[in-house]
Amino acid sequence: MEMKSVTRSLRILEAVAQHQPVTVGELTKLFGLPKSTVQRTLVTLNEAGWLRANRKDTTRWEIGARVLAVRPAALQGSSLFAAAREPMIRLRDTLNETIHLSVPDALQSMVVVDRVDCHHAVRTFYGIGDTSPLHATATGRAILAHLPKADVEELISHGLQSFSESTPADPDRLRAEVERVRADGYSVNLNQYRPDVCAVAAPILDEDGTPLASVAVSMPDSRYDAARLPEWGRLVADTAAEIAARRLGA
Amino acid sequence: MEMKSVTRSLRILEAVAQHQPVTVGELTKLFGLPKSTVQRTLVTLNEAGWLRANRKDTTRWEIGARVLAVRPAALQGSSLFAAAREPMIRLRDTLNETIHLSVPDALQSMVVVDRVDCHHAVRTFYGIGDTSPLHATATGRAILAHLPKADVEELISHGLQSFSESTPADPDRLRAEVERVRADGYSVNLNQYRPDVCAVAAPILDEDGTPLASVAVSMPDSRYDAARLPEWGRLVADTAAEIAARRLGA
DNA sequence: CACAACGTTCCACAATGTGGCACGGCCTCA
DNA sequence: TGAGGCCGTGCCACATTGTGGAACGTTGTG
Repeated sequence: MEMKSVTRSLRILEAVAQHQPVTVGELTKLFGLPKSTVQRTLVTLNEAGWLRANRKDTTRWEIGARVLAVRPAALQGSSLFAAAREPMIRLRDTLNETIHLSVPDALQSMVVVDRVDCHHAVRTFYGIGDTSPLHATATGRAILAHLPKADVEELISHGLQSFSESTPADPDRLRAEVERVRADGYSVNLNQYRPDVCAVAAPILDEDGTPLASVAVSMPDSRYDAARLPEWGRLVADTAAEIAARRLGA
Repeated sequence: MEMKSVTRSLRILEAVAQHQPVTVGELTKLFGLPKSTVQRTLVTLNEAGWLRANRKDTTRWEIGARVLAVRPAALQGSSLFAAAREPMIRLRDTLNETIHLSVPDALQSMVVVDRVDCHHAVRTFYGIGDTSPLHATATGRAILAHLPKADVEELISHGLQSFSESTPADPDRLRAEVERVRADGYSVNLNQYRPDVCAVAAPILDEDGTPLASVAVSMPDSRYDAARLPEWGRLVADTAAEIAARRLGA
């Protein structure tokens, strides 16, 4: 609980990202802070290169490109990122469903880092940077299955939030789920987090077996076909394995 | 010149990004700051979700995935990003040279936001988040050619740094270059920024003609063939136009 | 076993960020 | 045209907040 000004500045930065391009006034309303405080913060963030004035309306602020140089280690040098791209597109072409690449952020959440859209008129939607809970999604459990058991227990001890009737909020059910994923090589989510959304995912492992990220194919409930699950699971797992291999080869 | 603690915290955040995973001690040496100051800053950034402890060595800090939710407007919802991907890969397959997608950051610099690598053993290398000057690169001049002339003059008034013998550091030469780019629809850079690196670029325009980003094919000097420039220029320009069209269609 | 290096904690001091207020420009509506 | 409202910006006395030297606990090394 320290560095109030820094914490507040980062909150403001995040708010700008969500509402860009945004004015000082809009932000003061959003935070209930004095105008001068918000103004001073924006000027400081601008001088640091993290913010810039909108070209067309200079009273509006938006995120500067500087932030792109600040990325999680897993994406640094973009070896994972670059390695994943083509296999993801091929998987999308094979299944014609949206493919997501996600990385774990501590044990808190999975974060979407890349996306290849399907061509259907009805699509699932997650944006880059969006987060989801580890226990309630296919993408999260693909990671959990390859973490030390102590980590899974730690996650359980923090409490398992329920998002729908099918969320595995019960510790034993989650443990069984995770075992099954490790055995099968892929994870499945049927309406456990967002209603009407199903997904199949597989982990991308480091050379020493540490899970770095996961690939997932996600689709509306209406297009999910249980009979084809083994085939889809294999395809997703193969894609994840190919990405892992390419990453090491690079 | 205000909010010293905020400015410093952001500098530290950037340093973590560059050196991750990094310890408190390494950062104190890097900045010459007291240990306690660095320590306090890291804890604050961690609590804000921007940093996290490395899983394998908890005394080392790395960038958290939270930053991915903070992106420049041009990439928001990743319409540009998603639209660019497949045309870039096709261009790479056609030319077998590395393709970059870059966006302008104010009039300061171009920032690489995406990359598709070629298959040659010898490649040009720019990482995501890397920056380059607007006047000295193909990717920058593709943007300049579609900005109001006042902006070009403003850039000139800030001074044109020279990076090699062929850098267009002379205002009149740059103005002529920019005119030529507008007429041709593509820009060229022959060793003007980095030695031995050549590039051909074209702008991706908004519906009202504002340049949002540029696509560039870059290659080692040794593989550049002047005779094929018109053909390559046309291919790059076509790719840029296709990306612009896809972006609007999405 | 002792020393060195490191991450972490504490606390008195004052530098730093705060926010109420006032100014000036812009737009709207009478 | 002019008054009123709204917005972004600049100022400054106050005290909250961040600072950094020093001391502590732990780890690993010669």
